[in-house]
Amino acid sequence: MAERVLRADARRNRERVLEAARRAFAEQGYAVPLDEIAAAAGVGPGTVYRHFPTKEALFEAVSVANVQDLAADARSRAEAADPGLALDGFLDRVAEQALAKRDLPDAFAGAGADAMAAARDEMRDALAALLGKAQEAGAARRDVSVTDLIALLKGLLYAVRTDPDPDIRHRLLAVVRDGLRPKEG
Amino acid sequence: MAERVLRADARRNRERVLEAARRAFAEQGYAVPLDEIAAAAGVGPGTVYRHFPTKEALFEAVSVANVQDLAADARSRAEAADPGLALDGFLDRVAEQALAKRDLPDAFAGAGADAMAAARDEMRDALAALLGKAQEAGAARRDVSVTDLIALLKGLLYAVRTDPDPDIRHRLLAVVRDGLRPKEG
DNA sequence: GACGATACGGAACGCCCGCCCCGGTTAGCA
DNA sequence: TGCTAACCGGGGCGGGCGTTCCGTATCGTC
Repeated sequence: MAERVLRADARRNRERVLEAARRAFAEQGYAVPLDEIAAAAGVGPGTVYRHFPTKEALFEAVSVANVQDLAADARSRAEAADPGLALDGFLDRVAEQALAKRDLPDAFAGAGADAMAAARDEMRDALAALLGKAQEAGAARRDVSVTDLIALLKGLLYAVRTDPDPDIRHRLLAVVRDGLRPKEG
Repeated sequence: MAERVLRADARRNRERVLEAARRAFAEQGYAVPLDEIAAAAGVGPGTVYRHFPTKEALFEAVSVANVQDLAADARSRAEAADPGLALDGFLDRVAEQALAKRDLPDAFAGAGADAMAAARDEMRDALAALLGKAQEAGAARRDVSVTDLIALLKGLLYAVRTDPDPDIRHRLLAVVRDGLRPKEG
């Protein structure tokens, strides 16, 4: 891993491509043609391929960034005073993102390469902390695991994405939130 | 709408194509090549196009059938003695189907033609009955609508589909089920 | 300011897949 | 059993998209 130094224009273009891809994937999902991403970045398709060996690699780079963002958010919320509220807030944030990011569910599903696996682990850890504290505080039932929570998030993302009405979103969140509460007794 | 009478072999082939499409879409989603469906049906691609003007039309025919099946199930459960259990049972059934039917979420999402709209309405009515009875019986919170329930089902389908572990499925169901219960108070 | 290395752009290639067409076959009827 | 209309099969066309290639432009250095 020699980490060759990029020329200034190369680095700039790489950034533009990433930004354009982020936007394009978020709006249209993986189906967006690569040429369109290139055009949006003000760049030829060839340039995209210089920086990312394949379309999937580009998508993965974007996905990793998205998941990392979410993980960072979860991490910071885990510090909050009220773990129950923190968990709720995180759910809210996830649902909100779903509107803008058609690709997020796919990002979670990505079986792919090392970087993605690392991001997934990062996410798992952050969620484990968040969920664990909520459970200790009696704000979340103990029979759900981090894996369950991730599955729940994926479903939430998908549901919100296909039904963008904010009222529905709030009600879905309410159901999930209450479903995560411990049963009394 | 003259409803021309089909020759015996034509009717048989139509049925084969539908069955093959049902299976293929269920296993691989909409992305499955049409030639593959034709091959599975023991038929040439041309024959598929004689019966369905386009690939999307074929998919829609399959989706309508799926939604109708589900609606029929919901309708019959609405008659049950315990509305709460009936609703739970239906959720369970939906989650179970998700494993075998990758295309179901898309089916719900289908904005398309008349037949689909009709099937959707059928589904709405059936769910309205099921949910309404559960609410009257105090087994479901009153602040969720049929639309919310459908969104929930879509999410559930997606989540279960991408994480086929039966244990996770049961836990997700538990969360959703408990989330649908009325809050005590 | 000139030179080599690096990066760029976009035309072109090949593949996949939805869809059409036509020569051959089969069903239904008298 | 023979005739006609309906139907079948699969080869082939066309467009879209991922990917590659190479002549040209730009960067960074001496």
